[in-house]
Amino acid sequence: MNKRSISEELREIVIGSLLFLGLENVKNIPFSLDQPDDVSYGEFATNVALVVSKILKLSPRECAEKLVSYINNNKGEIISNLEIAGAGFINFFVTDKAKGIAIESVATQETKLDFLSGQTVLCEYTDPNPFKLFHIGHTVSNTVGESLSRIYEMAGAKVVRVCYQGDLGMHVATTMWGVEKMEDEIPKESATLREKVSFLGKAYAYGMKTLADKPKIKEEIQSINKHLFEGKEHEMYEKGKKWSLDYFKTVYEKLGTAFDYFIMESEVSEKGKKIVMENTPKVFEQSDGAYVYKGEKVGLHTRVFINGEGFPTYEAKELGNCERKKELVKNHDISVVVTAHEVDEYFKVVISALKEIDEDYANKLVHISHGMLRLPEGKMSSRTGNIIPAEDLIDEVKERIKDRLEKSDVVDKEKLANDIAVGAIKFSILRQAIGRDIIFDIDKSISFEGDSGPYLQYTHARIVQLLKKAEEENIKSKYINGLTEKSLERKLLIFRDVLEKTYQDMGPQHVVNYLLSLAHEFNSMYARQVIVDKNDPNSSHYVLLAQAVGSILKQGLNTLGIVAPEKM
RNA sequence: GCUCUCGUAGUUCAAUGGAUAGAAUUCAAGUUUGCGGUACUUGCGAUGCAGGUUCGAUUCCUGCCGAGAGCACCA
Repeated sequence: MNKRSISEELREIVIGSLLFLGLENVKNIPFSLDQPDDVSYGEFATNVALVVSKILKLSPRECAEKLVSYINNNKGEIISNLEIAGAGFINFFVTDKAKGIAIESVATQETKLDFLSGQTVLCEYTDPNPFKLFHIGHTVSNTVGESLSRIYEMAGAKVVRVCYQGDLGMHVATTMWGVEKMEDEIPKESATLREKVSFLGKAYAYGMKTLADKPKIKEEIQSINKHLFEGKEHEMYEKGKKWSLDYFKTVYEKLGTAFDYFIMESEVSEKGKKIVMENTPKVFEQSDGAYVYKGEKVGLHTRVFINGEGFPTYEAKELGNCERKKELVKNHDISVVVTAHEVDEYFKVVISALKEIDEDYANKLVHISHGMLRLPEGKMSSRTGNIIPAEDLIDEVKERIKDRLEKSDVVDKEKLANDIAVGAIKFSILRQAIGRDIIFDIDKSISFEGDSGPYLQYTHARIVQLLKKAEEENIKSKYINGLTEKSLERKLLIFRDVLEKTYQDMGPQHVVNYLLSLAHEFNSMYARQVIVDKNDPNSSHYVLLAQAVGSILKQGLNTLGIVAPEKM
């Protein structure tokens, strides 16, 4: 069985034609070979004639004619017909034989890439802060990071998932200050995790609000910070930290993420400070009692790494974090960090400083930032208390789909409801390009009409049930030449191409769009064509198509971190 | 003020420099004597403005207008 995709084989044929015309360095000629939107343009098309026309000093159409006359003699068993169209595009029509082989392959085998085989990728994401709520912004980071992790895995890498949690710093001290003031509201041990965690959130909000009104309490907070930073005993701190971390575990489980390592800020703080001290004055310099990095020398801005009180800031801790990662996962090849894009500028400074300290590791770093999740009214801010906890959102969505599951005979309805709710939320995050802000309208994101996670899940479940029925009726899947489900079949040929593009762009939205178009095509066929029919000899063909679509939906959803239920 | 990101149907989003700019939603009109109607079919509707590069620009460059984020001891 040939593992290459049809587009790869066509690409080779095109390169052959370029060599035939006497061109050099053909591997570096940037021509495209992809599937046109319009069915009448064939299964694949290339702009190669437009690209080389200047080199050959001929018009694009003349080039196309020369190339086509060569390719016509080298069609192999893959090309049935060729056309020159438009400005000089060459359209390829693929033989039934090649289509049959490709579709049977995608229906029965997993599609894997080998760009990164043998490599290890460390991926850090989610990064919620103990003592603060796990809100929908963390859900974005988690969704993006989990999807990127799976894309790296799909590309052949071994992925190590890491979560960095900020258990030290002014936000923690502010919370502890609030806790002290709200002493009589501290939940009992018998309270639920959510009650405990939301108390911490309230304490933080109270601390922030008071700080805004009476700036002089900052000294009190700083003293708490110092106390904690020095590792001194603090009962509520230990208690609260455990509450938070236990609570986070329940959220990760709902979201479908299993981290390999957790890194605490408290364990990288000293490391970071030490790195900064050791590299002063080589990399950092002292200024107003603080240790800073002068980013201006590389077109950035100055940032404080150790503040006047002697505490490492986010920037220094990040250096310690890198050090910790090197210890945890020896010799990893790529180190991915997923954050919100509001830290983009700081991160550039951190990377620039790291370059001067450990250039080798700095070059392995890939910073991918996602947009902020905004409510239609405006920015979501934990400081005003106007935040949506991730769990509230999941519960809200679950609540609204429960009615639909009433009639379902699925055994574990709770898990199914969770998978659908989380799928709906993840879908609404991954459908757009990573990096742009997400306008999160609750009503729209949980609507199951039209393009949505549940739509894809539903189509998958329906296919699984269809295939079950086909098996009961003993209908074997098989490609039959000459049947017309052209627009669906051609889409089945490009799954590998879509995955390649997804990896190259680190763009899960390509998978989303592809799965949607595939599901639309399938549902369209489903509406007009009986799939499983033991009296129809062509049924084998439709069952094969269903099998292929089902297989791709499952793999594609997996790449997005969305569960594909077999029954809904 | 400086830096970065971004302006696409009424709305929310797509589109390695390529062919007639795709979806969804809203609105209007339809589809079931059939394996799951969370479905399917049809229609209305968009590249902020002005230049430039190119055979070809939503995409690249310049200017303007508009939005968001960041700009020294918070993360």
